[in-house]
Amino acid sequence: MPLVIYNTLTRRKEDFSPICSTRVTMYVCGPTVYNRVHIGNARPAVIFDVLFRVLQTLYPRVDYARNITDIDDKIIKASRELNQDISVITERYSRLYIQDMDSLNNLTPTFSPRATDHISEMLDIITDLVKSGFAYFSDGHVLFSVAADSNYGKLSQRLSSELMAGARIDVASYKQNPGDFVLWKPSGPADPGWPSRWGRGRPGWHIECSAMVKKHLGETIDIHGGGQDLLFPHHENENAQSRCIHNGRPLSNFWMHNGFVNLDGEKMSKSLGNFRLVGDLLKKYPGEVLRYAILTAHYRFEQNFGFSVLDAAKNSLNSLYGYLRAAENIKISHSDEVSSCRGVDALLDDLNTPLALSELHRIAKEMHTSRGTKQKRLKTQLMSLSRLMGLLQQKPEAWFKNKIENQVITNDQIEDAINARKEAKFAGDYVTADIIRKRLEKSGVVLEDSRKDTTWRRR
RNA sequence: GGCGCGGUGGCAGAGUGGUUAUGCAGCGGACUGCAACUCCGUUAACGCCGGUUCGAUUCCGACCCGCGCCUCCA
Repeated sequence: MPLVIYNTLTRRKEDFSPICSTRVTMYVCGPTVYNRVHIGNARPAVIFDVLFRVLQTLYPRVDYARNITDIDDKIIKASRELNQDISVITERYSRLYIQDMDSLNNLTPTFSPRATDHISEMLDIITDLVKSGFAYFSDGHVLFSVAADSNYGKLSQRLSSELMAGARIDVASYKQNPGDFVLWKPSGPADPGWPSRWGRGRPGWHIECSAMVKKHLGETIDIHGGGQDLLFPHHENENAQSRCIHNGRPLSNFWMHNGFVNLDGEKMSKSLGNFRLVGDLLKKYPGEVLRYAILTAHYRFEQNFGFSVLDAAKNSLNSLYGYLRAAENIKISHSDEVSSCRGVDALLDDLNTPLALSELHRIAKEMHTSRGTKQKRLKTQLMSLSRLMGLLQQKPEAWFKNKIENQVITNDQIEDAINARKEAKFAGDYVTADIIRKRLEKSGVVLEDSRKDTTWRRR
């Protein structure tokens, strides 16, 4: 079964085929680093990580770039408010972002380019655009001229003539057309800035991606991804800039957009203030739970994200790891080969992760009730499918016993309590034994008695 | 005003023109000193109204409701 991807450009599912059969290029818009990221920022990172993993099984080389925007007016604002140098802020939050993404089991992208490392590349593009008449200089700004680009609006299906209707566009006096957007803007003496032929200034929002895509991946790439909210204006503008300096060749053949994460039925966003930070959630839940929860919904649609979703995700993982724990001594040979099965096919069908997850459960359950070669085969299948999704990759023992930040009781304390209970049980003192178990349960520890001994897990 | 998405059982969430996933939660039973784990069984849904059809949750049309983009935003 071929990989099928829903392409925003054509509003259809299409068979995926890369420009070069041996190398796939993918670029995903990362965060602006001025504070901690919320779970909505984590969604594209997880989704495209799954795609990255899937592509790696299909093609010999996959170049995946996920950028970090480290120059932006919001960062400048944060720098003023905190009275800290801008680089201190961007360094801190880049590091935390990468840390958060790592704890969600995301693989490290091939490239993690930063905007400020690409100023000269941006200026080159701007120079090109001005030279070829797609951009103009006005009152210290360099602006892209929407009217000069006949294909403008195609990606987001918006006619530039209709942009006026909402009357929500910043109609600045230096713009020839309200839809024109800034490529380069002047910086005050206190603002960060770089010298240019248009004076000391800094880049507009969209130009960085055009520059980084071109430098690391090429003129036209295979897949460009990001959140739904980036479709317009960000991706439309990126695409316009790149197309215009490349004789009409597109920035990307496939455009993918993930839906939002909602909280109480409303879009989670920093401007609304209704967000859950990944870092905060990680104090209560293992990263794998966040990842599982993200994968329970299809990426194109919006997803509700409350604690009940996380609790359910955790219980589901408990069940899967429980099966794996029971099958721990079944040896399987690790192989990168991924054979076709319903779960893999689900992923190949525009990343139907909810369906793939249901397969995980089906396989795990069947594995549990099988024996011999069948069981071995099913475990192999389970492990390779889950690896494609970045799940179930730790030892069951670690899953059940590793402490997360908010848990206080130590493994030693648990073991001691279990020993005490064992003595009580041996003496027939079930009252004491039950008190100990209840006390442990209050600390989030569940005991499981078997014939031989007592094992435990954190709830 | 323009463009777009969605409404499925208690919750989450796939999918399909007829046999109605899956997970979590619930319920009944087995196992257990009691539990937990596991096993067996089980309840329960397709916003509303028309149309097409032998048959629609699935296709078509209208309607209602919710959400998003058009300004920074994953």
